[in-house]
Amino acid sequence: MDAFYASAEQAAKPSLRGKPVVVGGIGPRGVVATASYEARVFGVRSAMPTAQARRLCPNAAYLSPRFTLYRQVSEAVMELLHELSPLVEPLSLDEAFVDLEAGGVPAETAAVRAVGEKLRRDIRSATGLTGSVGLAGAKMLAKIASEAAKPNGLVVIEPGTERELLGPMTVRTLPGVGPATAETLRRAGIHTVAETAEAGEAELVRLLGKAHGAGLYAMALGRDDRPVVAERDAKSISVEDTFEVDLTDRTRVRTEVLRLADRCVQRLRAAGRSGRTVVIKVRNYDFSTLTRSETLRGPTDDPGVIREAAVRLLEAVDTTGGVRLLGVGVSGLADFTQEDLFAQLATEREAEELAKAAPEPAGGTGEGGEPEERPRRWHPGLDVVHEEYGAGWVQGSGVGRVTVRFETPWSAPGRVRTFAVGDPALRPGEPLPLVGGGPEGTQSSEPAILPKSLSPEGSEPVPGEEMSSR
DNA sequence: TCTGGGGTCCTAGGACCC
DNA sequence: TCTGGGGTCCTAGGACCC
Repeated sequence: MDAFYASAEQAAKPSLRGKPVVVGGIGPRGVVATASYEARVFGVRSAMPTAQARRLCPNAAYLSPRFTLYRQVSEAVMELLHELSPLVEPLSLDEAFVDLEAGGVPAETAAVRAVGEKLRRDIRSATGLTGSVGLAGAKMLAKIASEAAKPNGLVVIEPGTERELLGPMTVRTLPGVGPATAETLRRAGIHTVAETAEAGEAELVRLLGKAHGAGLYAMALGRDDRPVVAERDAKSISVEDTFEVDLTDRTRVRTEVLRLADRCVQRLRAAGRSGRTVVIKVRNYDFSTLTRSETLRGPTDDPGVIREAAVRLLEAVDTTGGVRLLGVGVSGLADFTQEDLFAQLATEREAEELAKAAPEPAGGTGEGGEPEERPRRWHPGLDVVHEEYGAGWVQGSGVGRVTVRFETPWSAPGRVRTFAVGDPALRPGEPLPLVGGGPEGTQSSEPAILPKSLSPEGSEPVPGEEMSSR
């Protein structure tokens, strides 16, 4: 979406249309979240202190964000994306990757462009806002294309033209290259994407470390085979506050940490999760920032436990001089609490006792029967079997849904489908033999639609959260 | 009136275990 | 007779993204 928050406010407030609008922190220490294109003319940018924006553009409308509105619009847009493909990976309220191949769109420029243009029209009529579309054979390239398409446009990167297109661009174009990486590269005489590729992988790894160096080298060559992964569960939940005036009173600091802990727990419970590691964050008067964390014996969503841990961590932090920001977070998220596990163990013990007391008559299926075999989590990579679609594996899961790719060691690369986590047609499966074909009847995976032109390096995308970082 | 809030991923050292 | 070689977990910090 183009200048999303600002555009949403302009759509909601006719008097602001065509005028500079700045959405962000309105207080003395606020920063700009989004500036409308009219405000950008004056040099106002995202992440700029609002005070500076006011100097550059005193006549703009300065508004606090209204996330309920943005979420509503976002949901409408995401719904349109899901009509295109089961594989939709939201990056934020206003941006998402869509795997059109998984949606059965033919991998031809004309067809893909038509889908993109129709999407833009649908977004316009559903929300009144404009969006931009980037189309390419890889996530990185699609993102660069959509950036180039803004505002209100569409750009296709034809397979084969990637290196020529990227070569002259600044390294900052590549996702993952921020100020620090760009400075490191600049000192090594590397400014453009072409120069990055010429530097070679070994040199980039030496400069930037293993993961970042190797990843950047691949990107510079236009190589990016990361799959689109939908339905990812959050890995941490945190809340933080910057105070208008630095806090110096130790008691006040303590009560603020308690309030933040409670807010964090509210979010945790709303998400139906619990966490095992509690972390506090302290930003001092001089902007120096530290974190302290503590891992509990088991996951919890108990406000008392998390409050106590947060305060315990605070005790060990020197706050003389003043505190600018405080934060409380929880990571190591689980779907169950320690208490749940105890309760579960207890009921399992009871069931065992019952079974011992009244053994099942031989051959009888019994009242309770066998409980349907359900995995506790649909872990990425897990083998599964679907009543209708046959054998496959979990490509990702979360938010009550699970995405499965239906293929076997001896089938062609397969298609992806999404189910509710409780779908009774889906069961855990056994690992299949890698050679020798399968028993009759398990080859129900659909043939793939994988045209050479859009297939990343001829290799099948690999699953899972672990694999998506390069 | 200089620098938000909510995330993700990576690195590195030490503890601990086999 | 200085010092193994993995692995995982925990903690802290940093870069980056929207």
